[in-house]
Amino acid sequence: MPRTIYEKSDVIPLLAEIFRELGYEGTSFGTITERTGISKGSLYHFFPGGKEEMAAEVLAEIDHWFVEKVYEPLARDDPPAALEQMWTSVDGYFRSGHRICLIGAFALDATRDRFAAAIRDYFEDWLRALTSCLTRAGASRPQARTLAEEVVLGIQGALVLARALDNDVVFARQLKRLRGSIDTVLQQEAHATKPPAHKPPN
Amino acid sequence: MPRTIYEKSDVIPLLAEIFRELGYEGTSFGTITERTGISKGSLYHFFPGGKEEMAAEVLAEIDHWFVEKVYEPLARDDPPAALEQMWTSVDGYFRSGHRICLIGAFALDATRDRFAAAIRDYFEDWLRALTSCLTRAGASRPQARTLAEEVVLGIQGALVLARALDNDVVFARQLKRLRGSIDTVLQQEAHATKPPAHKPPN
DNA sequence: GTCTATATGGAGATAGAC
DNA sequence: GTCTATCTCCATATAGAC
Repeated sequence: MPRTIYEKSDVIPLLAEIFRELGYEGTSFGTITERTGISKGSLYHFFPGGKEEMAAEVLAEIDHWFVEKVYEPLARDDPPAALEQMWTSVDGYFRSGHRICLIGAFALDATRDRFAAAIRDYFEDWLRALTSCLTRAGASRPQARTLAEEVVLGIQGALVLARALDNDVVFARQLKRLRGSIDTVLQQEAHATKPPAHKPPN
Repeated sequence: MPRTIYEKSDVIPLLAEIFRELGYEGTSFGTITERTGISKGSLYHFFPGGKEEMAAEVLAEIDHWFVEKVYEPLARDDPPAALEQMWTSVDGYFRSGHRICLIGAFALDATRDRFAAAIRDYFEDWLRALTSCLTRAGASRPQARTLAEEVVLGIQGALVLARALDNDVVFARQLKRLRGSIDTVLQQEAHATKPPAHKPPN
C-alpha cells in the first residue's frame, strides 16, 4: 500500500485552514493529525519546533501571499490598477467574508505576543504600501496615511462583524464603502483640473 | 485566618479580564485559580458548568453593560447627547484602545459557535440602537443603517489594528474619524434648514 | 462556602521500529 | 520519511474534608 508523501509546502495550507478555524490555542495536535491525515511523527519531522513552528510558517506564507499579490503591486504599479488588484485579491482571499484574517485573529489574544513581529509587519507593510499608492495617486501624505488606516482596519472590522452576524453581506458592503472613500478623496485632490464625479460613498 | 468571601458578581469582572487577555481556549482553570486566588472547588461552586458557564456569564455581563450605557441611551435619548454618551462609554470601556472587545475576539474562532446567540445579539442590538438614533437625528433609514454598520465595524477593526501594531493612537484616530462621518451625514441631511458646520472629518 | 486531594483524559513532545 | 507506542504534564472535573 502506497503511502502519501507530503511536501512541507503542501501541508502549510492545510494547517492555515485549521488555525484559522480553531485559533492557535484551540488547535491541538490531535486535530491536526485527524484533519491532515498526517501522523505526529511526520509532523514533527517537518516542524521540529512543533505547533509554534507550524503557526510561524503559516503566518510567513500568508505574509508572502499578500506581499506578492497586494503590497508589491501597490508599491509598484499604476495606482488605479494596483487598487483594483487589491480589491480583487482581498475579496478573493477572504472569500467575500466567509474567511477571517488569521493574523488579525492572532492579534487579539495572547497569541499576539508569541508572533508579535510577524503580526506587526503584516499590517505595517500593508499600510506602508497602500499609503505609497495613494500618495502617488495624488493624495497628501497625511490624507493617504489616514485613508490607508481606514481601509486596513475597515477590512478587519468587516471580517469580525460578518462572522459575528454570520452575514457576509456586511463584508461586501464595507469593501464597496471603502472603494468609495478612496474615490472621494482622490477626486477631491484632483479638483483643480476635473469636475467632481458622480458616485457618493453609498 | 479569615477567608476571603467572594460573591459571584465580584468574580465575573476578574474572569472577563482573563478571557479577554488569553482567549477562551487559552484560558485554563489553572490560570483562573492563580489570577483570582480562588480555588477550583469554589469556582465550581459558583459555576457548576465550568469554563463554558463562566464565559457565558462574562458575555452576559458585558452585554448588560452595553445595554445600559450605550444601547438604551441611543434608543431613548436626544440623539446628540446619546451619541456623545456612546463615544465616551466606548472610549472608556476599551481604555482608548488598550483593551480589546472580548465579544469580537470570540467571534473570530470556533468559540463563536459556542456562544453564537450572545455574540450575534450584542452586535445586532448595537446596530439597531445606533440606527434608530441616527434615524431620529435626521438620516434616512438606509443611510442610518449603513453608517451604524460603519461605526460598529470601525470600532472592531480599530481594536484589531491597534493591538496588532501595539499602537493605541490608531484607535483614537478612528473614533475621531467615525464621529466625523456621523457629523457629515447628519449635516447633509439637515442641509435644507441649516448652514454646513465647521468641522471636517479629519 | 471554602479548600485539598484526586480521577481521568488529552495536551505537546519523543523514541524508535519499519 | 513514515508510522505507532509511549512519556510527562496539565487540562477539566469531582469528591469530600473542614
